[in-house]
Amino acid sequence: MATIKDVARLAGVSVASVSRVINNGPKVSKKTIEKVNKIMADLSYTPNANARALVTKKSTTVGVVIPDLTDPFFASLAHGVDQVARQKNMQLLLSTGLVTAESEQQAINLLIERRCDVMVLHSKKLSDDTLIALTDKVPGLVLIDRYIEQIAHRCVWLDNSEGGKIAARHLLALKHKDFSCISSSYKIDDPSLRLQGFQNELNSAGFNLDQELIEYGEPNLQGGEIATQKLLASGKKFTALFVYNDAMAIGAISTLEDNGYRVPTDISVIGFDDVLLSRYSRPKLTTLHYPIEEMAIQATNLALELANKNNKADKTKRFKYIPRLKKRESTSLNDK
Amino acid sequence: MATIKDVARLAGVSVASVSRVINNGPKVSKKTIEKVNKIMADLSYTPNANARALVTKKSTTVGVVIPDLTDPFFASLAHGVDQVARQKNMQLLLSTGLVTAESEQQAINLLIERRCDVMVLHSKKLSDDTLIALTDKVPGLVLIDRYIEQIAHRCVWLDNSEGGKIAARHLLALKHKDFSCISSSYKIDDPSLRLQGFQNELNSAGFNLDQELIEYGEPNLQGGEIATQKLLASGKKFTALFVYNDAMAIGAISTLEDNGYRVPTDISVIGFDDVLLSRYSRPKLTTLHYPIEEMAIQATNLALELANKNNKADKTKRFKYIPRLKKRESTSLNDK
DNA sequence: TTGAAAGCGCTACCAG
DNA sequence: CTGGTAGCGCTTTCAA
Repeated sequence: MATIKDVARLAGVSVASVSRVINNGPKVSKKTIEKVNKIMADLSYTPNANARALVTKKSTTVGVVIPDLTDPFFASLAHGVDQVARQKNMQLLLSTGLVTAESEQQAINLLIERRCDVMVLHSKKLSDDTLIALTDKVPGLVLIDRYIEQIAHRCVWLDNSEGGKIAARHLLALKHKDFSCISSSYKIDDPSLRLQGFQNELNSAGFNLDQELIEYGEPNLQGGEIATQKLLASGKKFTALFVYNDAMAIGAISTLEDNGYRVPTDISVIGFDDVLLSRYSRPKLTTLHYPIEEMAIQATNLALELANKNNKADKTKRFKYIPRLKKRESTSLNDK
Repeated sequence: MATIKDVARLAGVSVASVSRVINNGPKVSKKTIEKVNKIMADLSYTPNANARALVTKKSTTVGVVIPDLTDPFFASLAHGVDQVARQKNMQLLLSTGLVTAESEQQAINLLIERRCDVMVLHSKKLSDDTLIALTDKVPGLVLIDRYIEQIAHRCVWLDNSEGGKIAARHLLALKHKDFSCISSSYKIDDPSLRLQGFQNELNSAGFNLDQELIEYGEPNLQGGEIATQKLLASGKKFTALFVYNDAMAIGAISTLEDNGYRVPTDISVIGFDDVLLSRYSRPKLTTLHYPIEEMAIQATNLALELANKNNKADKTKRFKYIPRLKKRESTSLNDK
């Protein structure tokens, strides 16, 4: 593969000049530009990004760390990052497979080896302290979907508790009185925050969420089905169901209908996330829109800004997002 | 950030020795290893992958070029590549946003700049010749979801026509006689191949596909809805519907039911791809399983092999995949 | 078993 | 406006 030296030699100029035309450097004669461009085309010369990164100490990649690409939620996140990366002519360096703190750390290390100075991290396992320490090594580090007080200006997160409240308010406005909830059994903060917000709002309105009408399961279709069966098995009456995420909600609806309940006529169901699925389900799912793509775009811009050392970041800025109610067809007025 | 020189100095050895312990090189004394390892840990030294790539001329990344991450089909593809990459301790370098031949070319160029020698390409716009020429520059180039005769040993593709045939056979076995089809309006080969296979099989069985019962649309939910309305508007009778992909099929089912037809009782619907969606829809979608993840894994392994120059690739090997019928709930016996 | 040194391809500085 | 050159961080001979 041709190098800058080859180009210089054939064009009869110095490598310095070639470098200038490659980078649109100042003070180059039109003649040189043309000559060099011609040779570069002839040789189909492509500059070596590694060599470049080595000397400039700038990588033109933005690193992304997420658990799994097949989850539509994370795909949207990656897509958001990708949009701004492409716009800046940078590329996505993707690290996945995060199950444990070790694998999260490993994924991050690979990015550091590449001297990736812009990174968007979705980390649920690494400790606050580890993440805070990482900040020294990676100037453009931004956390998404997580909040850490000491580095709050690097966090782009969603108010899960508020999401629970909004769901409760919606159901209350539809005159529901008998509530149930399906939560996730995963050991992260999100489920408990959502549930907490939901319960608090119900309580403020003078209602109570029966502990026997709270079930937990894997955050997927099947988890929703199983949890719903348990709910039904309790024999207790409920007309409104708040579910941890859309996949579980769709599983829940399916099980409810199999058992003779109509949604929303008999039971209203509300999900969380607003992934693609929710628009394809029947009835179309009422859910809380998690603006993950928008947040990813914000996070990437922030990371880019932070990585740019000239630009002293404003440490007082905050990036909290509030989920938005997406009213579709799976909830309705309780007119019993 | 600490460099190899820092480590060498503090450990009281030469950079060559440090390099040896980093790479588990031969002939290093235990004492040196320990000394160096300690210093590296103290400095939390991380080797610079760019410098490394520069001298070894090997990148430890695998490049992936796909149109869009939010499409679950491509997400699965990327996930497949990611699995083998991670297993080999390599990372995904992702290029997206492919709408035109130019943007596809651009995406590939970025990968070449990074001297990425292993790449999995999903290209629909670039010409055969362009792709064939690329082969010289990128030893580990593999095409997925495309077949080019001259570089057949680098192609991992699906027999779309056979998929159409299988769909037809399934519907015929269920005693259907009145067929219809929704295809994609996108200008790529896949839709016409699927349709062709479908028609051919019907013809062989002595049936005919009424040209007025073939509609085209955007390959998404809405496209399926609109196309179905047109089908219905024709006033012609049909009991079986073969749809280009799952998203369109779900849109079709929704429109059919809104118009008083039950699926599958009145009309059987069969999709294509078997994306996540199809398992979440009601009725669960009968579809043709496109083993894209498995194909992506195969493609990546092949690319890795091809990139490894020692290993002379076997140019006679072929990688054709056949879609598999996934019988679920949206098709049934036509007992009218 | 170790070290010195050349050089990967490029940018950036300094002279001219 | 142009060229010479040092050096980015690392691997890899070649000698010792």
